Amino acid sequence: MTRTTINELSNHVGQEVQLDGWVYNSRSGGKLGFLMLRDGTGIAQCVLSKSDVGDDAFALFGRLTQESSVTVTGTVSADERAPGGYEIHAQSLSVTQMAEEYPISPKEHGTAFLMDHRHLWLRSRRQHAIMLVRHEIIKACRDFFDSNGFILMDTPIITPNAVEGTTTLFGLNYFDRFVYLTQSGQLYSEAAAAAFRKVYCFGPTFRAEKSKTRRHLTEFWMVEPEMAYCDLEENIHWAEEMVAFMVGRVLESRREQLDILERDTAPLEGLKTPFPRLSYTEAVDVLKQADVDFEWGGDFGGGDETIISEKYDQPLVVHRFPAAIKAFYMKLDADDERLALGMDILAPEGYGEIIGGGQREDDYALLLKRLKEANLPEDKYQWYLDLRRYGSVPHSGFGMGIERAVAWICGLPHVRETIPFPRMLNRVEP
RNA sequence: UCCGGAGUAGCUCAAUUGGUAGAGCGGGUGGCUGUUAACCACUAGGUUGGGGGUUCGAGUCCCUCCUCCGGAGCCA
Repeated sequence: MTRTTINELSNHVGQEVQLDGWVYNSRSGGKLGFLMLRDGTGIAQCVLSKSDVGDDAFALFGRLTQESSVTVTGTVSADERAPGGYEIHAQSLSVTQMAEEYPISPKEHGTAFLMDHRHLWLRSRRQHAIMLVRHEIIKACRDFFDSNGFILMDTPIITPNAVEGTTTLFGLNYFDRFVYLTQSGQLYSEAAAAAFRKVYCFGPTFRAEKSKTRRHLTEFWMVEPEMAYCDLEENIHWAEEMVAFMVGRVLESRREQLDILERDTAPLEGLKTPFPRLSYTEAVDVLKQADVDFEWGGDFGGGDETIISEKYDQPLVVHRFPAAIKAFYMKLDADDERLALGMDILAPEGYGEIIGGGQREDDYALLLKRLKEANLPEDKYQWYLDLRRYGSVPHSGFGMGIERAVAWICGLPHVRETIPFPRMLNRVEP
């Protein structure tokens, strides 16, 4: 008797095996029953014949409730009638725990109800597929940086610094000192880059914005590389290659999950680097040609981004924004001082901004001037200014929002399903 | 914060002009040896989001509060 899991069934045809898992669904005939068993690696059909398992086990099968935990033993066979192609002809059935009435029935539910039961919803086939794609995306990012000479340097979650003064931060009482939950690891990554040359951080970030849209969470995950001796061009190159690598990996390893999600993979398969590029000024012209009332100098809204990126079937790099609408640390364009050397990457198919980044200001005096203009407390940024006092070099980096990337690659309308336990304006539970 | 929409059975939704609150799923009982979100029969299940008002009569009309959803702003 081999104890195995559902994803391994094809290697055990003709053998007697033991499966442990949960009741996904069951159907019964008078003397024949079908138990859909979920074990975390997949779902398999177990066929129970009264004459094989005996009266007691068959009666037990009849009493099984959805999501009860059970152990089934039986012989594996290939059968076209079975979802997944393999099934178990059961010899025995035992129950670890008989579940109470399960709130999530096999029929449709609303998202509010499902979110209230997120801890259980994660067991469903669709959520399972999304989480596996998320896992693959995160793993691909790490593999990409690890294999390109980047060092993982974790950055603090509790911080006295606002990375961007304009955004709202979650405050925290830290032994009677007022501190924040981080909104980006970037400033610390800049210090790390001066120590290790190429680094990345991967962690949760927090934004106390009262955003109520399909693209916003108050707690989300970002991967943020930072490179010393790196200008805007090279920064864009790294971002493009990372996105291409990530998408390629998901297509290679998680096709089954994309199928479950009914994701049309053609747009993903067509991805090619380098991605098309548009300067901010060119993007404004695109908007004007589309009869959008937009003045040079303003920031793009979600609708503007959609209009701009709709013209391309590739991720779109938009670069060189007006410095006035960008963060204090962005380096100014030597060719046009109104511009900052920032870049965003907009995902195709209307998914909008997934990456934001740029070249950092490396001149001490200019950085200090910009810091003051942004009304940020100078004393809290002394350590950051030190980086420009001691061997300052051109350096750049970017951040990618994991949930937005997952939503795009899975083809989901909302980021709330892309993270196990979403935190939003009106949701901190479960 | 602003604009729009929605709250009816455990869940998803119906309910005509203001006139006896219903169905499917899920639960319970029984039936069925190849089911595919199985099917068939029977059955239990309701303070129609809260409060107030109009009316012979309110799920339906009016006022008010609450909650949620979608969008805007801001951003990854």
